[in-house]
Amino acid sequence: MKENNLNEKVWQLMKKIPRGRVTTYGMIGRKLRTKAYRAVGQACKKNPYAPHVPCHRIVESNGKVGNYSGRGGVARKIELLKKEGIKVKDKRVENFEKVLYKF
DNA sequence: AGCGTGACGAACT
DNA sequence: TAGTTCGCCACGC
Repeated sequence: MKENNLNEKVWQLMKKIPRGRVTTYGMIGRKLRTKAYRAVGQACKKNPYAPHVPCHRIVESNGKVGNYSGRGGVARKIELLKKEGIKVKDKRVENFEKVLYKF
């Protein structure tokens, strides 16, 4: 089922994010040639491909972890990232530039 | 069909 | 540096 919306594109893109890496809403938006960074966030929130799409690997462009609608909220997101080797301090990703996956 | 909200981002004050 | 405003797209009411 393909949708003409950004949703499907976003999901396909975030599936490519390797483990132990993160990306930003801005990166995805730029890759899709769109300024609707908000729509990217909406796609994550909606994401029907739940465990198939690692939306927890998406952070804000300023290095902040951002938000999370899953169980436990942002705290849960941080734990998942830490499990993958990404260190988060005070909702901020350490070595942000190094773990950032660029498209 | 229209308005308000939101897992954002860049610019402005 | 921090707080506010505008832009952009999808979704709920």
